[in-house]
Amino acid sequence: MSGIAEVARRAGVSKSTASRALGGTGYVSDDTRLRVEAAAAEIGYVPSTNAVSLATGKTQNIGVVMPYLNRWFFAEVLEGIQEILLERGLDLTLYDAKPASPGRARIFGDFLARSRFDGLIAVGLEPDHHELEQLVRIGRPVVSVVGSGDATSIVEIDDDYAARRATDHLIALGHRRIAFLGGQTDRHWAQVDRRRFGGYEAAMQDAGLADSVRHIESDVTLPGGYAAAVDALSDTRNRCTAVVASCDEVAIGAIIAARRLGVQVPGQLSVIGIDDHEYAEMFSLTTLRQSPREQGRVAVDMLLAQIADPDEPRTAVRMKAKLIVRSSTAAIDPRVSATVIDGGLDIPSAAGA
Amino acid sequence: MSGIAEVARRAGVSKSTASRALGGTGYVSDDTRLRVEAAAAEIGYVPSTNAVSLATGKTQNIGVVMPYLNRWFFAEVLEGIQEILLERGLDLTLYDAKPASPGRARIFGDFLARSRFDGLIAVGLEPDHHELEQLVRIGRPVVSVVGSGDATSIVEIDDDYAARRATDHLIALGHRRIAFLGGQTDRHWAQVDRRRFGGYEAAMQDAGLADSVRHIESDVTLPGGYAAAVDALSDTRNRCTAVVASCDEVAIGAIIAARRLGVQVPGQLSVIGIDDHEYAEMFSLTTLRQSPREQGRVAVDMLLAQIADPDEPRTAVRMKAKLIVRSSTAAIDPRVSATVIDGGLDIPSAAGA
DNA sequence: TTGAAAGCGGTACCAT
DNA sequence: ATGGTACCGCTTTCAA
Repeated sequence: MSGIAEVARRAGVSKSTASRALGGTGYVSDDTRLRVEAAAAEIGYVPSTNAVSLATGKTQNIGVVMPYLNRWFFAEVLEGIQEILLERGLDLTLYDAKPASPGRARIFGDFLARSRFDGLIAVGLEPDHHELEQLVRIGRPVVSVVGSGDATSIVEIDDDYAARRATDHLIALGHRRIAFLGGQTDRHWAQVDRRRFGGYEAAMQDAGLADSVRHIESDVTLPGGYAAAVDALSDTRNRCTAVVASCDEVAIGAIIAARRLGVQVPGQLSVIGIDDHEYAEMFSLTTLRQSPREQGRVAVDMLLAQIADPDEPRTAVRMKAKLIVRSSTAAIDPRVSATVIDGGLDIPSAAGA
Repeated sequence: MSGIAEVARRAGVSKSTASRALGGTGYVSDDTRLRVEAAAAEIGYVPSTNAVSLATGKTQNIGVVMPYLNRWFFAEVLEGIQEILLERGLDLTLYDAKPASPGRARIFGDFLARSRFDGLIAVGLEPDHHELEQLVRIGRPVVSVVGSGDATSIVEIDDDYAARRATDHLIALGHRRIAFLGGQTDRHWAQVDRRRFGGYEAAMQDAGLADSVRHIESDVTLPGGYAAAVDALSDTRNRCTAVVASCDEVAIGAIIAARRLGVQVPGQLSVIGIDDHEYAEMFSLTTLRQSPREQGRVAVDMLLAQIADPDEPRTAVRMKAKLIVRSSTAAIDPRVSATVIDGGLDIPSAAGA
């Protein structure tokens, strides 16, 4: 219709010259270039991506696979990815691969195989052996955002560090009975949550609190955290004084539960999360901040680098979450009025007063 | 590499025959078909989508444009769309067109123009004149999920009805001082919220409560609803007894605010939303249920029908939200113990007892 | 600096 | 029922 041939005809040149003029490759006299550009503008020429892809082998499109679209972390990563891709003029094809769904099998079997993209970003996918194999087999660069991270490049936060830091914060505030809230041991326990639980456990051990380690299971969602917390907090006798939540959604659920039950936060219960969710501020949630959006952006950069140079070695970017102290956590001993800042504990002179 | 030519060679037939055998079009002897299929399986043949698209003019891909990815409604719609597309073997290219962002202009200008899809679904896009024009110009079928709905096919709920129903519910419970919470008059006021406000206003008028009409402005988000409600509820003297929120996120924000301020819900304040958000249950929120997921699915069906037959007339599907009564709403007069069911008000015999 | 022609990997029409 | 061939729209040698 309004192909490059038409542009060439109008500019009075050959297809090849038009292609060069438009693509910026090869020699074209300034004069010709101008004429071609004018002609292109005139008819509103837009190259057919399919034809370009077919001819060049590049799709100008990248694929994104993730198991959830509606959770904060994933939506944020997706927006980060989209943002950069938009700048670069690249398309984004989305695959929603819910764990254990029939659709997931099709995605790995058919959709990824036809590989309509130059590279793939897998977000929190946690693929099993078979899936990972299929992922690798497509022969395109893959970057994972959160993952097991051996077979592909990866960007994520240091979960162990984040959970340790969170736990240490509570310990420094004098808490001993600290529970970890989130994840299910029996059913599918996401690796992220397991790693975070591991960090919590390690911190407890290091503080000589191995005996106090306690895992309160819950869905890793806001209502999940709420339900589990309602349960756990109802047991007044055996209640913990602080909770490390596997993520902010769970933490917020716990705070809402505490409020409902009349348990003061942070007076009677300290709650700390990991994320710095968009709701964190409104709940005054102390948390370890990560930026999924940033992770998405970084993932794109890494992917594009690998696409540009397939020999580029695989990389792993592991960011450190930063402690953001708000007021969902407080010292357990009311006599100690402690102000905690990132990196340590500050006991103002009030302690002596 | 492992193209159809290779398959043909191995099966000892011509490219055309191989194409027919694989594509299911035209005559092929069962015998040959089997041989071709075997050959294809042997080398793991996957047709190049680009080549197919170029040859057929069909991309097997549909585009989705939406302004937010991280809000409940949008994420749900997206999942609904994805679900059906997956079944049909179609790809989904996502465009995140935030209002008034530089990216948005590029999407409309460049991305949509190159039109790498057979059809487009625009979710809550509310395009301006210029954008709408660009949308139409691409010459592909477009279906809107929520929209102004004149230029394209559309699927949405009847916002006017939903808001009226919500307001009527409160009126039936004896409330008079009912405020509408959500949306900003001065800044960009989304058409959805405006329509809902209109429904509220109409219901108030019909009940002779025109003088009580009150719009509490807020961001249409959970923290937005929270902030606005904290403000509004602090004015103890001039407080309303019930709130119609423009959506569940706002409603939930209001409930959280009320709890924080010690205002009993529903004792001192009734709150009703529109959505039936995934958090609605945990907040016992009375609301008008809509299913964005379903809307996404329907949109795909409509779009595919239009792609199959471009002469298909434009359609508008307008669903009715259904009242789900939980316990965030109650009769204002404690003497009237009313049970409200969808479609009317039921006053159990308790009234006479 | 420009043009002709050969693909890229399929589909589909027209003979056979 | 099968094969030959033109063509989808663009890029890219290779010659001129």
